[in-house]
Amino acid sequence: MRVEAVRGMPDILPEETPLWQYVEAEVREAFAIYGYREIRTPIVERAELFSRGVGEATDIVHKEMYVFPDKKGQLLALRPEATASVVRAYIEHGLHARGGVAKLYYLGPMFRYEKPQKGRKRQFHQYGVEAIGSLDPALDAEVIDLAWYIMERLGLRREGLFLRLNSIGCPEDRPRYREALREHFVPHRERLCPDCQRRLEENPLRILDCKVPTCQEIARDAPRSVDYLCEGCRAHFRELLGYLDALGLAYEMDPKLVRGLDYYTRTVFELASRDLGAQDALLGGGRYDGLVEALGGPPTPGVGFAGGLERLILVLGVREPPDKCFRLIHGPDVYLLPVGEGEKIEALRILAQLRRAGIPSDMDYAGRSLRKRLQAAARSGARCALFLGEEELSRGEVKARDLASGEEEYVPVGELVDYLKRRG
RNA sequence: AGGAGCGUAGCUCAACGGCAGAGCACCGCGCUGUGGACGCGGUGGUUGCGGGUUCGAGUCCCGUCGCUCCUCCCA
Repeated sequence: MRVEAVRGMPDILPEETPLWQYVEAEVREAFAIYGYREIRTPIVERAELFSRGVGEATDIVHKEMYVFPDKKGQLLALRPEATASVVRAYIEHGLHARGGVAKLYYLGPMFRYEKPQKGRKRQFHQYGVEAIGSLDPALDAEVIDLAWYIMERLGLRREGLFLRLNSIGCPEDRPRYREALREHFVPHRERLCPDCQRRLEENPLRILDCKVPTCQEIARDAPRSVDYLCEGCRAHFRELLGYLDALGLAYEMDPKLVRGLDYYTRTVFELASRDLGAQDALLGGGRYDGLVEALGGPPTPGVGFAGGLERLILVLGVREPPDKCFRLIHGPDVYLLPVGEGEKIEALRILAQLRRAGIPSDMDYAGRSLRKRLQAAARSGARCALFLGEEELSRGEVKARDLASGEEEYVPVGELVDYLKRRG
């Protein structure tokens, strides 16, 4: 039996890669304009980075992480997300010692062991930013503004999107809020789903984003985290809202938004599409003021977001790919047609010469008939076909055919580059 | 993880339990060296895989793998 791709790890074929390259280029440019620089961290990390960073109790680490021992028995993991890796690198290379805020971005594959479905694969791709080293709510605003800017660049209408926003406070607020939630849910314990009965002990915050109707109903009038913020967190959130207003960025307060990762503090948000169904989140993020310290670095606040490329492309896919896409598809401009075997050497020589002059050119290697090759040349979108026949080559010429008009003329081999560039 | 549907040629899909087919694509010829049209011809299949029922299975049954969708979770 033939070997096939691993479940949930799809190939991205040449027909699709231009769209990917386009989206990636737009995202990179947006990041650069906002002053973020790329960091590339390994796809494999020690498993403990994620259990400590993301949280042992989270779904991502608990049941979705690819974990395996290497030959020395060290437990490694394919990264399920990148924030923990970026923070690890930040600490490991002393980026905090360089002063200011480290503004970093990344783009690459992540892995989660889940049942694959539309817009969610086991290997998927995320783009994201991390701004590490400042508690300023203006930085939260910048990160959210950047998220919106990316969508604008890609031509997504603002009306089709909305920002879900919440503040879940700091570790000092958490126990009080957690207790309040527990008090709210305990009387209803019997009616909660089994998952939520467990969450009630482990992390009652997670009950809030449970989708089971009964749980939702019970959660509807649950205490809101914003009512349990300390003065510092309250001020931070208030300032952020002021900045968002100033930037003209709309948001919807969502007291049930708690996010699935343990490291979040204060600001949490999701940018979601109104055109998508159940999986409507295009990107999500927030503040993680305790993460750097939890991973062994100096106490350092941070804020960031991550988005899924597949899902972005899905939302984009309903329209025609933009022109910028086609710039990345490099069909040949010039197609060489050696008439017989004897002209092959000269064809190869000319090809190499044209290519070194920066003229995209190609010829057929499939051994097809001349008619078929000319057909393929026309279909490839090339502007010009070059016939290399015994007769004209003996005069040091080739016959150039304009594939649009059908006009033909003889061109000395030595003048080919100039001729083609002039017509270019 | 649970539920539903679907796996036949590269692609889209036919075939009552009875000879595995069509369109598109691909290749060749018409045209020994010139176009996407047209005509003629051709290549292409372990019917996802493994069992079972049957004189006979693409079709029915069981298992398995994969895909799609839903639930859950999220990106």
